[in-house]
Amino acid sequence: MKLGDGVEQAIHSVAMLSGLSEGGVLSAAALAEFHGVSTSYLLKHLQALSGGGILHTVPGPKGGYRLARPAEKITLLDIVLAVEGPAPAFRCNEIRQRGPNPAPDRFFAKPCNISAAMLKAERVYRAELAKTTIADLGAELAEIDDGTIAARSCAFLELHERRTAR
Amino acid sequence: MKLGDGVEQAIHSVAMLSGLSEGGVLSAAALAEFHGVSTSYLLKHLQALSGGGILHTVPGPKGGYRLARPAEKITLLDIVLAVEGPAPAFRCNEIRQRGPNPAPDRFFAKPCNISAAMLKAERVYRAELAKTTIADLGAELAEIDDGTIAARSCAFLELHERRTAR
DNA sequence: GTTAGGCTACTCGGATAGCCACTGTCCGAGTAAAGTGGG
DNA sequence: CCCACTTTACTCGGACAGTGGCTATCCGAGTAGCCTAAC
Repeated sequence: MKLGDGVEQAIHSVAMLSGLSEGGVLSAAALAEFHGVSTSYLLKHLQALSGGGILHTVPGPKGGYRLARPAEKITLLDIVLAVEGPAPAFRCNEIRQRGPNPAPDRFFAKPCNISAAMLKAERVYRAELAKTTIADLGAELAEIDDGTIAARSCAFLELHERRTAR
Repeated sequence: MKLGDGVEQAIHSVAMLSGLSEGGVLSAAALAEFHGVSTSYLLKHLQALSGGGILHTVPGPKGGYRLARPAEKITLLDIVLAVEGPAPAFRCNEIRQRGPNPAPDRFFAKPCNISAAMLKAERVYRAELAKTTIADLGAELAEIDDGTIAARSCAFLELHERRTAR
């Protein structure tokens, strides 16, 4: 049970993108520099987010990424599913019917209890992730911030944010 | 996000072991044959379960494994943690302070909101797994069983179960 | 001066190597049971 | 006949290769802006 490191980068990137003004975009290079990670690798996950409908891509020079919908409508679950894929962590291989003397097929119409219990726990996990939006994280951070972090982010955004025609 | 295949094998093995009588043991070879998996590989996970205090090992000829405590006291979470390890799936690399212009350290005393949210979801996931015991799975299976599965398991157990002195 | 055309440079996108963990396997240490010889 | 020792064979335990996916990277497709030159 392990999540890729890209998930953290993706969440931080989306959180940063939620702070830019309407119509502004941020390049992958800027995001990577701010977070101190590889640009090419971050690009891979930004593409996944774009494919998942979370980010909107602006091509060409002065291009970059921006949120495809308001931060209130983007949950942690959306990001995790876009980056890690929608497949469940637990995969039932039906080993119960792989023995030398399997039971009749009629017992296997329903998935086994073990798989059901594991998948149920995973649904609870995803439901919990779906409760938290990017906007929630921003508001939460603003409460404990005396202005230093906000100032740092704003300075970075003003330095790298780009206004696009469309 | 992916769980190893060994988790499924481990859960099924523990469920099978919960069906044998007091003082009886089952060899890893028998468990592997019943489930149609590699004996050597299943041994790896049975060792993990033994190290986690879930199974009790009986060495020597006519040896094998048995539950270290009643099935009512063994949860799915215990098995998952024993096989996959106790480390959380989400690992915060603190990329927020890896940029070229990190904020003062005093903001990093508390873990970041993102990590907190992800770990909270994981706690919920684990809590859900902890609700289901092996005994629950057995009782649940008995409800939909007309006796065929129970007969098959009993036949296999009587064929391979071993009584030990201790 | 205006405008159309071409060019440049910068961006994202997909295809390509490298590395680590999971998968699968093997041989050795340990032990209970059976066999054997003596008392 | 009983007992203790030796042998045996079977079990688990930890150490050893193979493979798939995550990590990291590179080069190509596409486009907005800029420069140039003609009108």
